[in-house]
Amino acid sequence: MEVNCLTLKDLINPRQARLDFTIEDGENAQKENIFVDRSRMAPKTPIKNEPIDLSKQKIFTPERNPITPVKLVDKQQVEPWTPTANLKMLISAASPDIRDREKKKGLFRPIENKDDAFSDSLQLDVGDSAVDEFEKQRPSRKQKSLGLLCQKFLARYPSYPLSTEKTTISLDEVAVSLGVERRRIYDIVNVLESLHLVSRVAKNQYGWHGRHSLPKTLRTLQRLGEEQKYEEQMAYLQQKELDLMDYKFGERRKDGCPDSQDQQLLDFSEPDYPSSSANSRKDKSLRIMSQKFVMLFLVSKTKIVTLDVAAKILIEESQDTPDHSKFKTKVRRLYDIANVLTSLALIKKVHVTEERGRKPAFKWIGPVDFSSSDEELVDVSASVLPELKRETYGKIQVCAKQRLARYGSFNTVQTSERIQRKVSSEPSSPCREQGSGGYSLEIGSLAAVYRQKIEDNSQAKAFASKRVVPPASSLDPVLPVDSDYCVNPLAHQVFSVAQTDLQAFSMQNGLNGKVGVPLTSPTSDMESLKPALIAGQPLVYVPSASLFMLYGSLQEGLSPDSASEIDSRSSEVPAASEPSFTPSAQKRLCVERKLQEDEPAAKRQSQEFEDSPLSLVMPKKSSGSTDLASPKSTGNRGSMPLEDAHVNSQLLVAEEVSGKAAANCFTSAECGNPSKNIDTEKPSKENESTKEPSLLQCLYVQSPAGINGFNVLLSGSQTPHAMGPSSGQLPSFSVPCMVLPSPTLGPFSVLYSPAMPSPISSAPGTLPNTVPVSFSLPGLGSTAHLLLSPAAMVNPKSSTLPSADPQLQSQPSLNLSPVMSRSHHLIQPDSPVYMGHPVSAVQQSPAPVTPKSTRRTHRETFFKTPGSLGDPVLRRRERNQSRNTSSAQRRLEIPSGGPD
DNA sequence: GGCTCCCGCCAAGAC
DNA sequence: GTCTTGGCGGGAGCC
Repeated sequence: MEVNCLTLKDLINPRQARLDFTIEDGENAQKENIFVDRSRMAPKTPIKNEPIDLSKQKIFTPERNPITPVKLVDKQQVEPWTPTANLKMLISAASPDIRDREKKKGLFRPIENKDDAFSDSLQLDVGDSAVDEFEKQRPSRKQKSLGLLCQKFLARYPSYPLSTEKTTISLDEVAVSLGVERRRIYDIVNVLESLHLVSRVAKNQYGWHGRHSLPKTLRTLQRLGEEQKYEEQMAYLQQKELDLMDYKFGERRKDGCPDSQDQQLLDFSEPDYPSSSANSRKDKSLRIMSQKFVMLFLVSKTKIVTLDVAAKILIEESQDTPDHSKFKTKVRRLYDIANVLTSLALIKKVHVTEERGRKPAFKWIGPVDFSSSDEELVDVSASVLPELKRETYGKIQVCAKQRLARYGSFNTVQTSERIQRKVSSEPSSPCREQGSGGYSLEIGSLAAVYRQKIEDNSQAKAFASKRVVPPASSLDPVLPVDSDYCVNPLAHQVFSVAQTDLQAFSMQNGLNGKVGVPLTSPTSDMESLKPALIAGQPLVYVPSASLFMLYGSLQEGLSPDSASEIDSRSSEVPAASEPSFTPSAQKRLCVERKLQEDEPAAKRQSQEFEDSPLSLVMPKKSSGSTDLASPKSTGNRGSMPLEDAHVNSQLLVAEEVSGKAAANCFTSAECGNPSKNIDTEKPSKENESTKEPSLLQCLYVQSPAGINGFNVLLSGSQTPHAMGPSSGQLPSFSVPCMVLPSPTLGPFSVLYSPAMPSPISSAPGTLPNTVPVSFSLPGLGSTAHLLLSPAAMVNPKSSTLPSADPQLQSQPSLNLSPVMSRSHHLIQPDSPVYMGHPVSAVQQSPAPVTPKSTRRTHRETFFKTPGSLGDPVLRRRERNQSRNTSSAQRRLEIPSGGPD
């Protein structure tokens, strides 16, 4: 009795607890949960326990012992432990190991609980009576639910971590801090991992990615779900109203569920999963189950999925015998998953009333329009092709270095270091020896500030709601990719935001990102630090050194080799390239993890760090960009079906990478692989050119002063002389657009260069590039005009590198395809902008003179200046962008070795 | 009484 | 062999 009293007391009052008893209590504590743990902590960590004691002692004075032994005793007597609890206690007492383990856990629990208001309230709000106190201290079932646990878990990490953040989750640590067994953490991380919110980096270690890639993941799952015809299956099951008892696996098939469909499911689940056995442990993993569960929601028109239907489908897929036991087990698991998804605010509990009564169900309340969500922009996701990255990375790095050497710095130190490392590791790089780098934190710091500001004002999804819902087709995985990828870390970190913002504006105006959308006036507020997006005015970026940025939608940045490799990879090793989007749904979903697992944790981590600055930003596509893009991008890249998300993703990535590379390389002809032949890429570009004008390659030169000082020289290859410094004065690049230092130019009119000789643009499909387009830039001043080069605008595809510079053209790294693919949909040939009509749109964003360029520009090439950006939306987008970037960065797995 | 789902055993899998 | 991971189902709590 005495012992029991002490034990209870120990649980309730840490201070009074004695170690001897504490050990024993520990067992109980663990089993009964957190509240018990605190008591354990008391002895060793008085400070931590303090709060607990105080709260518990609401009715007790500090001087007094929080809990009187008598009351405790009474309580125990009155409120005996449950059989389970008693058993646990006995076990604990009998097992030193268990005690130790429990004790250990208990030591850490206070840490978590201390800050956990919920927990505190639950555990600390003690009633007037000892009995009540005791009862209250015992967390209720709900309080211990996986959902709440998941919320606590999620609360530990930012939903949208900054790109610079690399959060590692230690399962042990989390379990201890949350006061639960690690087993519970597995349940959570498995579900989170299924959505790519986390990824396993090592044993007991997970990396936190946040929700950056969630839209993309959901989109993929939706696609996979559609491929698996889950909707049909659900409809079938619902129609049949098969209940648990009536469910007959074999009968279903006979009843009309097409064999092919079933087979498809089997195929889906078997080969693609890590385990070849459909019934293998992994095939039944919560992760996969979670993905399938989510798929059901995503493909469901009602967005409501009943557990029984979900369970049946899962059982069928797993090839398990559809007995009651299996069904029950599945339902349990689904509850587990549902709890986590609910914590993520993706679903909510509902009930579906059917003939046989009310059935538990969940309704999807998460994003539906993934393609238009902010996050989508952000995240290129982990599924970025490792190989591609390897290949292109080095090239990009080389170019980046060159650019850095020429222009000074605009990259963060981290990036610079990375670049240097990469470059140094790339012996064959022609650019390798050029430039060293004077890197500056200036921009990076600004970017960080911006991101932080945005972060503080987190409303990640607010923007999404403002967007125009793209066509269903837009869900196509192929999304426009920001070109900020690694070459210019700053660019991707900062510019991407601007791009996103512009896009957002465009979409808000129902233009779906087409050029010519009037931008909202820059709100010059405190956020003036960012580049202001002024309606009717060009977007201006102010590089730290008054430099330039380019932007371009160079197509086919990849060298033929690269392209071919990509294609081959897509077809040959899709999983490796993009786990999440492999043709096989299951495989797609699992590959990523598998790949990660295959790699040594250390290596993976190192890569992540290495890659962190590199991020593929997938600008959310503007309307339907994917659909249109798919054909184009895929056309010459490979036989992969457009629908194949995997392929598309790869292509996008490749394009993006190449595009960025191109952008960065424009300044140096030497960068890139001279052997590359632009012509090789023309075929694919031709189609694009016809549809999209695009590629706007614009360099922005801006004076620090801001937009007023904005000077843009387009068609650099053409006639820079007309507007300002000779081409020689400017960095030469094959891109039709040039950026001139504003100081040198002063207000000037941008003259449209009618016929920019574009060797590549000769493609049949290309739009006439002879139409000069003149844009006035009111925002810039009456004198300001943008002169567009037809070539640049017209033939994105062929325009790999309009530049006359052979070197540039040859550079494999110059690839504008990403832009093109996007711009497809975005810009129509008949578009006013495209046609070269004077467009107010142009005015809106100087950078993007052409529709394509406009998009591109805002997405990728914005330099943020401390003064320019004010719109909250922009800020938010920026933040999102940065998040995306970070997310993408994490996922990029680029071998330290660099490209071959 | 049925629904939920916590809990932890214990085996598969990884190292 | 040890440790990690997670499938699984008993059974308690909740409605």
